[in-house]
Amino acid sequence: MTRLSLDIDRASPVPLYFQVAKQLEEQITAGALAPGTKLGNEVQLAAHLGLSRLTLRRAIEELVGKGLLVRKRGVGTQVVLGQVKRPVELTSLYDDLARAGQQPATQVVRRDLAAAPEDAAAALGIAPGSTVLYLERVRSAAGEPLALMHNWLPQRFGRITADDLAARGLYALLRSAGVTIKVARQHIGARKATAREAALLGTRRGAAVLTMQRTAYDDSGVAVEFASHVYRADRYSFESTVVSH
Amino acid sequence: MTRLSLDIDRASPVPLYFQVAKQLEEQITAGALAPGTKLGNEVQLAAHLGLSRLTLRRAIEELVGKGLLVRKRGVGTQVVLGQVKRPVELTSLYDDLARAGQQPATQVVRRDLAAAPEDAAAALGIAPGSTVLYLERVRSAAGEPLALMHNWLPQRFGRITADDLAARGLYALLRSAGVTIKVARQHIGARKATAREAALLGTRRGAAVLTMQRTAYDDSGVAVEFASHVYRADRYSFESTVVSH
DNA sequence: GAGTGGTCTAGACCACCGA
DNA sequence: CGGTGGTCTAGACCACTCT
Repeated sequence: MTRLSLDIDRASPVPLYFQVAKQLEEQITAGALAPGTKLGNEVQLAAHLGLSRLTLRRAIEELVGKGLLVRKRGVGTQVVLGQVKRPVELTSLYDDLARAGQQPATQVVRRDLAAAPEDAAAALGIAPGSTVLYLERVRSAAGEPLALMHNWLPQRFGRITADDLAARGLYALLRSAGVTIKVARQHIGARKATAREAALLGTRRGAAVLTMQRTAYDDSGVAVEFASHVYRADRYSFESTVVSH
Repeated sequence: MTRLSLDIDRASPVPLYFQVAKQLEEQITAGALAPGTKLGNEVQLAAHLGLSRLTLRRAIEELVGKGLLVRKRGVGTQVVLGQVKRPVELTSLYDDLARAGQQPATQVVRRDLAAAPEDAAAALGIAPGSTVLYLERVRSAAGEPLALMHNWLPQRFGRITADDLAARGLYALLRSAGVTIKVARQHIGARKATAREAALLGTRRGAAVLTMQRTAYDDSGVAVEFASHVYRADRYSFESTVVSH
């Protein structure tokens, strides 16, 4: 068991549980809290930090949800054993690449106002054939094509231009437009690349590709985007942390 | 906004927040609470149900986490628009198939005590070459092969037999052995099937397959299993719901 | 300004675990 | 048995959104 030393600023607008969770996470990923380390019990720990037990618990829950801590009733809380990796969250490919220093680049192949195909219309909850913004983009990292991305968005986003998309990720543009994406449903599969996909992705026809379809909803529960993407399997894979309830 | 009618049993050992969450979820998936329906505000709703606001909030949070409800400060809580699907949780392929009425069957190809290869040893946090239980199984559904599964487990699980595995899923066996899996890290990719994989899966060499590697940890944070699976992409895909924090 | 969710507290009792 | 996390309460103040 270790003495935790955390820096809590009650004057900050950042919630206390978030301050605690962030610093704990940093200490775990930095190795200051080694795997297997037992945290003290919640009551004493909360008193030590000058927080209510519930606030401390909320911070711990955050990290349990990320798979960094493990709790067992009657026993205690400890740092999970095994190497720690960042779990994937709801982020855009652009952000992921930028964070990894991979210099993402986007080539806009198409940007049309077009009639929505059936699957996109169903996902967006609009009538098939309605006018939507259709995007086809190739995302490259470190100079090599990585993904071929197709997106359908409601017509109200029709002001997004090809230039916008070349400079920033779609999700960043949506955020600037005041859209907060809260929930997304994803479907991940695999198949072989078509000739056109292979040409755009710089690979061979018939190469294995990962496919992802995603419907994203904003904070009022309205579908904001339907996406159907194709990734080069030799250069990309999905990572996730799953926690049982 | 609707009048909620829930059945809360304070004598039950089931936590109140769980009772509320479960019944709310049922009403949403059953359509009794239509997409877009606004729930009343938390203070009144809690009073109406005879619960503290925090307990009600905890129930709501459960469903927000599953992507069934959406909250916005200053506005309210409502059922997410768009068709509702069950989000995927940490379940085994066997359970998923059984629930879908797909009659899962398992053929145990190999069951050995063998030396751990490097990647499995690293995932399990043991020395390479240590003795581990190695499993190779083919999972079929509705009479057709679906997945080729490789698992490596610490030697203490060496008492698991091929017969056990033919009758029940691996996770069910581990549960019976008192092991609770709490966290898993997964990696999903794609490639082409090798000749051997194609033969076992009843498909053609070079067919696209989905691959998943998973390391699972129990409630004390110890790695319990390392898995490397191959799925026929024409018969299987991964589905998930992602929620932003 | 009125109404909403977001955070926080101090205390309480319980269920489970290990010695 | 003592120690731990799991649940629950009644109240409070704040930040945000809409009109």
